[in-house]
Amino acid sequence: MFARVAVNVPAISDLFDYSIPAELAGQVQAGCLVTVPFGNQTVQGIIIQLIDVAAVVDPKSILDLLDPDPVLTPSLLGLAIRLAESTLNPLASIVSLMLPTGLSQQADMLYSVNSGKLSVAGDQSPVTKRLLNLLNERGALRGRQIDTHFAKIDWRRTAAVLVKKGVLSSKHVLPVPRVRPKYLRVAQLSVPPEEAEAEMPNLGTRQTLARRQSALQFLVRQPDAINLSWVYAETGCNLADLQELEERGLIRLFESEIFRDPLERAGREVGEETGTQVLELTPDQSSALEEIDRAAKGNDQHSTFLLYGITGSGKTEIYLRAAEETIKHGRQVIILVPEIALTPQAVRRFLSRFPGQVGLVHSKLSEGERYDTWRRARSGKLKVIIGARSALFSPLPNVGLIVVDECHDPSFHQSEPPYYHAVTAAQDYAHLCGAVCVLGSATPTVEQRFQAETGQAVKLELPYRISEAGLPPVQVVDMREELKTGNRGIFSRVLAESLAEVISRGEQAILFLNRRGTATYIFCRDCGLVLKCPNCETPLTLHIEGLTLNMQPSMLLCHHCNYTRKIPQTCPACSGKNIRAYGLGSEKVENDVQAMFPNVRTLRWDWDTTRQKDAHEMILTHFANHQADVLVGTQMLAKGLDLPLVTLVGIVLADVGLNLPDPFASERVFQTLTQVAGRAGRSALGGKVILQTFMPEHYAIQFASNHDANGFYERELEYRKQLGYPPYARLARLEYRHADPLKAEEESQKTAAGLRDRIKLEGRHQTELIGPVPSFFAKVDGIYRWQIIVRGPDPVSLLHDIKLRDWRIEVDPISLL
DNA sequence: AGCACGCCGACT
DNA sequence: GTCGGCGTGCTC
Repeated sequence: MFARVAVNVPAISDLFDYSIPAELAGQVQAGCLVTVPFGNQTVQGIIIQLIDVAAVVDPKSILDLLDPDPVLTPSLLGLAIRLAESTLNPLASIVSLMLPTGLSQQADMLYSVNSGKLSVAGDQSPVTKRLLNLLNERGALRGRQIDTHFAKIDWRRTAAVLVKKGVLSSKHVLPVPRVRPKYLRVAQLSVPPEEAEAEMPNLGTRQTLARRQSALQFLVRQPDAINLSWVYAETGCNLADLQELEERGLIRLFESEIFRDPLERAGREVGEETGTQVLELTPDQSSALEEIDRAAKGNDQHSTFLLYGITGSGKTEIYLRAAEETIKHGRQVIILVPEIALTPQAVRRFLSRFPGQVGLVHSKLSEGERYDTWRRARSGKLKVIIGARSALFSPLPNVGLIVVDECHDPSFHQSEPPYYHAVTAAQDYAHLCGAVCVLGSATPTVEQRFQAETGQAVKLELPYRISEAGLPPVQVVDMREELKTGNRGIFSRVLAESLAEVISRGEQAILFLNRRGTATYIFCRDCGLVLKCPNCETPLTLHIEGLTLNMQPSMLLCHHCNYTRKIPQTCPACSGKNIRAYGLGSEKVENDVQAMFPNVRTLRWDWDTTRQKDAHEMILTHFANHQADVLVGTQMLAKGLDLPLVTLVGIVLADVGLNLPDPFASERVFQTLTQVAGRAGRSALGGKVILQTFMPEHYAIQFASNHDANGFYERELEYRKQLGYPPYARLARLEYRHADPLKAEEESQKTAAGLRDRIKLEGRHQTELIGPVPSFFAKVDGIYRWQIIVRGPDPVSLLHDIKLRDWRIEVDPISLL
């Protein structure tokens, strides 16, 4: 027997065969975490499968088994393999996503100073000096530890030189997992109570007798194993007394595993109100739930449902009932939510409906808590896991239901390697597990809707809000008209007046500004014209720095075809002279509100003000308690907040994010505007939305202001069809990063040429390249970025066996920026 | 990722 | 003539 192993070295996608030593025979199986020799290193690996014949003649042997139980269930292993193929990521990098941090470890190098050789280095470079100082102060350090002291400095090269000179020595090491089960010493009665009572008089001398008696009596009363420190506190005995009782065979002392559970307290708190609210289902809810339950019984070939319903239409109750049903059948449930929605308030209903059976996975857990939640999931003790995208990979033994709430949310896509999309992964996983997948949203993506329209998913609709009047009216304000009448401020007259009214009535307002893409596109403030590329209709973007060979500083660039031009003096459409780059941030909005209404209490909620921990909670609580009148914020405002006092939502500039060189830009804007507009009028007070724009005729703004998701979908789908974007074609985005702009451009051209040859050679007539062009974020931290988009029916099959060293490959990107 | 091998430019 | 740059290939 041999084992085929995926080694935990992220860049490696091949599998390697190892023999199984006699002492591990019978213990190792697929999904086990082991250590293996690899080159001169020792690395961790996951056994992918057991095989009879190895691919090489004399394979090396597995060194160690790190956990007696498999760390991946068979279903997760299957999912990992599938995802590695479909996302073009190395298998080991996908497996790493599935293991709790601290358990998986990568090989590292341990550096130490050879004290005798210090004098050798006469003229030392600054990096050498720092490195030697650090190692002298702290002793031997691992490469990753040294990394934290050298931000962005390439010390490894220096270190290698010093090793060669003999000043340093280096040694491969594999750190042991940082997380371990936590144990507590406990005591428990090991004989029948009568027998213990009978022994009471004979427990010791006068000094010890009383203590031992009371300890034993205490344990007679306690049927369960009990923490030693609890026994000490209750009875005044000590360890020696308990050991004596153990020696006499009356009690048992042992280690008991405890689980670090962040929910213990929260769970008890909300547990008080368990099951009190049994809500009556509306007819729509009932029929949706019926369909889901029917599929769960396995009589239905469909496993994905798109639960389409606006905020407040009762999606959560359906999740709860479906979960109940799933648990009843002995299976477990995964609920994925956007990271930002993982507040105690938001998950309260789950905690109270399934007390003691819910595991919460979020970014603020400690490693130990995360590890214990993971192990409780593995053991089947937890029935429901709620978390952000990575919670999908919890090792539940028998998943029966996967819910993705707000499935349109971009946070389900991991935007750094290994790139993957948790929604499509959830569908794959559900399929592998024979589970039901429910995707819920009021604004599903075009592709998710398309799935439902074409029969790959079943659409379930919840068309009405349960408790209130309909959606708030949206008033569109044309900012070009404001400008014509001499108002150069960022607030239209209508918005300013409405703000004043709301404040005077003692109600609250939200001002929203989508910050993405500020100060990059160029437009005419007189007529709203956005400067576009004459070749491909992509909006041009302004770059202070020249980015390509034939480009000077402060020119406009097309990120689709590399067309460049200078900024025109006058507008080509209306000859106006007010051609400007965009530049407007949430700080500016807040300042202007304060200038206009000096006594108004404002609160800003954006990336800058939420960097401290718990900032989200604090800002929201503050605002919900009416300690502020106006909340100014970005994207985050779009999430499902319930703020009854808010009667006015002002969208300061709806166009932001619309004119970007990205086929998904309109969709993102439509979703965000729709979500933000839904924040107003969530109570009997009613409310309205004022939407300011320079391009009121744009379809995304038109449909959002009419709450017309169907209309938007039809229009957007038509646009995608005409231009050949998903769902009518698939994309892969290749990105190359280099500190040298010339090198970046050359490598991109070379790779693109190679790909074009290949496309021609394989006769892929429907496959084409877009680019190479500088990425939208063309220079970040001094590193230049170039990209190539592959568009065609099946870009994965084109790319899967091409070696693209140093390229990042993103299959099915959700943005081309 | 690390390491070895191998091929061209600037130095003692 | 070597030292050393990094491009390419391999690790069971």
